[in-house]
Amino acid sequence: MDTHRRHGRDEVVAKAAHLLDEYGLADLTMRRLARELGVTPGALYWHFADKQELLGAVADRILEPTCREPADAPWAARIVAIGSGLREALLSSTDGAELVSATFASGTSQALRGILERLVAAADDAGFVPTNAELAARTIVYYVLGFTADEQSRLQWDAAGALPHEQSVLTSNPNARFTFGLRLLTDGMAARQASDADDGVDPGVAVPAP
Amino acid sequence: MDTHRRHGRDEVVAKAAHLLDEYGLADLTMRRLARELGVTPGALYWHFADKQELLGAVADRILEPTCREPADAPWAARIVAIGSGLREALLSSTDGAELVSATFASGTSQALRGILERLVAAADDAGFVPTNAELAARTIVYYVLGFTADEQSRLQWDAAGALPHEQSVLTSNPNARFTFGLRLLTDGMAARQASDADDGVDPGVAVPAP
DNA sequence: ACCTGAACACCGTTCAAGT
DNA sequence: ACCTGAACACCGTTCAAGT
Repeated sequence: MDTHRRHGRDEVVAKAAHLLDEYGLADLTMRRLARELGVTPGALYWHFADKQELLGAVADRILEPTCREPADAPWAARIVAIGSGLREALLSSTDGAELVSATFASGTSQALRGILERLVAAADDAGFVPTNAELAARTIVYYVLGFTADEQSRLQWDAAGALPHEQSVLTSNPNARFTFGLRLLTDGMAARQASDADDGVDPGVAVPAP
Repeated sequence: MDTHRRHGRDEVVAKAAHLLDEYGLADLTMRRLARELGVTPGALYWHFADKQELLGAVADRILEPTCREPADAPWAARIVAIGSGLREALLSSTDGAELVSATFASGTSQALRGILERLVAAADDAGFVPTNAELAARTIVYYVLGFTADEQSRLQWDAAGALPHEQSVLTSNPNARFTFGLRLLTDGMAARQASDADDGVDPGVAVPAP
């Protein structure tokens, strides 16, 4: 509903983020965004190659608050902190988890790559060999995205008035539930370190003979 | 490309599954499905309330092979078996993981609920209190869906000719990579059982005074 | 029991041309 | 540097009416 014409890229992303938060991912369309900016749909393609790129930029904006966190503290605490920070960022916007999951698949969010790197660093400090550190870090991300997307869809479903007055065990106490799963993963990492973790996964191809 | 007219629901789902496998989720549209059946788009709404319901039915068809597995064996082995079976089913169809993830969110797949139940039973056998068994089971599902969606998108990206000849560490050895993450979770469950698992998560609401 | 016809209200993307 | 106009090729869904 703006009526002036020219916009910078950041302005466009900000409006998109606002639309997402107000109306949800399904209503974040190129045409609607254009209309809300007082502009023709084609104009958006001067700023972004396609919708994926726009969504990636919105994801980065949502994840921005997670971008500075302390790098001291033991590795397990760091993983819990990064995971919790990610979840909070996702919950801060309508359909945030769904949006970021989509951009994770398409690799268009730079911020999410940053988060992965910090998780890899933590797994590294846990003593994992690089291959396994990467695997452990991705496992954390799969969990956080899955849990939070689930949580958020229930929240919205629920705010829309469903669920009988007995609140399901699945919507109460989300923080504790979230932490439980995260701890499952960090405990698993610790257990693995206590035994055979430094082996890495089997290299599926033969190594050259010496 | 069928030219005859009337179809039963199963026939429609079968054609949808075939379309999915052949052209991917993005090309599985109601209109295209109708065209391929030699029918008008509106006809599909006699069989399904909406597209979600159709997708749920397709998901169930994909997950059908995972529906009978042995219920003996220790809990950790059962979890690994269920998780691996789920992954295999997802990989058996183009965009299978993406489809099932979407229907998981919308709760329209009955088969996925069945898989969850069997994971809950395994977690139960591991000695978890019901609340935590449910949490652990869902964590497994988040992981399997996340990992496999990621794996599958790389596979397709890659079959389409990208990735320089140095095959990324992320596409080689997927079985071992998958099992690594799964073991991280079962190890975590075992570690938790060895300590404080029977407490359940903190009940976020006050219990009535006795 | 299953389908048609026709409409309604939309999509993402491209691109010559304008300022 | 940023936008318009206009088109192209689509979507999901509804519903009276037909067989």
